[in-house]
Amino acid sequence: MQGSKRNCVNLFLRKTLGIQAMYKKVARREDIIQAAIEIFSKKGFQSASISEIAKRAGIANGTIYQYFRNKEDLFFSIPVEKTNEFRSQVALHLEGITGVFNKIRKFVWYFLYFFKNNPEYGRLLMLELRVNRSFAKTETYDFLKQSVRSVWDIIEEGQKEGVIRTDVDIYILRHLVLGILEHMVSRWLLKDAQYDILEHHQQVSRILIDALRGGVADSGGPVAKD
Amino acid sequence: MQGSKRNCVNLFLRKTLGIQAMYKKVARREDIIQAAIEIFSKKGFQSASISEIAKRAGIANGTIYQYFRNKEDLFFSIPVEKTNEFRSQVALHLEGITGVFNKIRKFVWYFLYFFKNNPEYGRLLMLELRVNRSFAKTETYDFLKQSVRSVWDIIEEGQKEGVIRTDVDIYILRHLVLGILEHMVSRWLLKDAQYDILEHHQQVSRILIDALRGGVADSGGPVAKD
DNA sequence: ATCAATATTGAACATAATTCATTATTATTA
DNA sequence: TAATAATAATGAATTATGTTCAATATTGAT
Repeated sequence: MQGSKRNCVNLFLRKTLGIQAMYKKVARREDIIQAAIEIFSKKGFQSASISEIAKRAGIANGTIYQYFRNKEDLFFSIPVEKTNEFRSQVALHLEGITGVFNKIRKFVWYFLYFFKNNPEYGRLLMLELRVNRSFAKTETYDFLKQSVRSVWDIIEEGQKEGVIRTDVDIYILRHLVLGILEHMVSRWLLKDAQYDILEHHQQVSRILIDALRGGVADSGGPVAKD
Repeated sequence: MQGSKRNCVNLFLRKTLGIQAMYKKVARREDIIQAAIEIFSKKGFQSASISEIAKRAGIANGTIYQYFRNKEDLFFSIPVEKTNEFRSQVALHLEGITGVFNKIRKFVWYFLYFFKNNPEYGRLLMLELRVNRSFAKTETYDFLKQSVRSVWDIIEEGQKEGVIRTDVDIYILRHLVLGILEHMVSRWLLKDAQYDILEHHQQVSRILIDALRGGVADSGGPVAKD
């Protein structure tokens, strides 16, 4: 999906621009996004100024509008790259793990680990983009939602195996998992990331697993104890 | 705390203004806040303009700056009244309920009920204020945090009775409860409040109670089954 | 090397928050 | 009640910043 889209863009660029200009254009776009991440995460959307971003990127104000429709479009373009990283890393970390509860444990750990290591991006995503009504209507938002698709898949797998309860709507179970994780990360970022967000990851997994199991009797499937 | 502060303000006003002017000043302040709620919740902080708020309140732009330091100060002043309402209503609804799990059920229900009935305010609180770094440093934010103090109290009570697990940090348990509730409300608001947020309140309570109980054996305390 | 196509620039423009000198209103005093 | 003082409200002027666009610079094709 994303790959084919990029190919289209590349084809278009190759036809109209030379190959060097194409690379330059892509690189400049990335320069702008990098500058935007730095300024936006330090000051927030509202207080960050286009002038400052342009200065950081080493270009004139007007040039930004060659690459992005407006300040908001630039802001909304930030998560694409990081979402790809998160998504592929989750897949990698889940690779080879058997047992849905072990997968839950790993997902919980990686989610917290990722934001521990990307607090600036976390601020943009968790405190601004994730709750922005316009952003929720963009393609990037759909793409972002796909990045936590694995939670859904794991729960479904567990329900099929009979180790995760089916008396509760799967949407509610997903709200439970993402709710506690996003809440923890948001509060942590609002407290200026002063403490170790990863410290209690095992406790988080434990209560989530108890909630997901529910009244269902242990099926003796591939489940590891803490 | 809040009461004594208001008294100070009143005393100050009574000394410097006549009693009529005092009431007028308070009323006008409330007019502005009411106009601000309407405009901010429709357009969001960024897109709402002071002119529009002033117009709605039937006053000149400059007058707003007699009552509030700036646009942000006005925005941050909104939650005070509603927080009082939420807090007192929670207390009322919990009145007379015995058994910590019954209290959890009632809290979950009232939380969802409150935002179902206050979606405009919900947008301001959940999608803007709650994740605003400057707001997190205000007194109003501390006041707001106190409004969910009951969750902490209920969990503590349950732990003392031995019906809520003690192998998990109480902070994590609170993240669990507020996490799923705030997540549900936020997603619902981003979806333009199209479905009934209250529909699954029993399922939410059920998984939360399973998570809070954990491995702890039923103590036979005042606990009702679903 | 020349010309066409494209990219960059930054001053000018538009919008909106904030200020402040002026005007209107309200309270006090004789 | 009239005169005066104190306070509140006003809205035009100021300031700040996102956005546009005509002019300039750069790049690619012949």
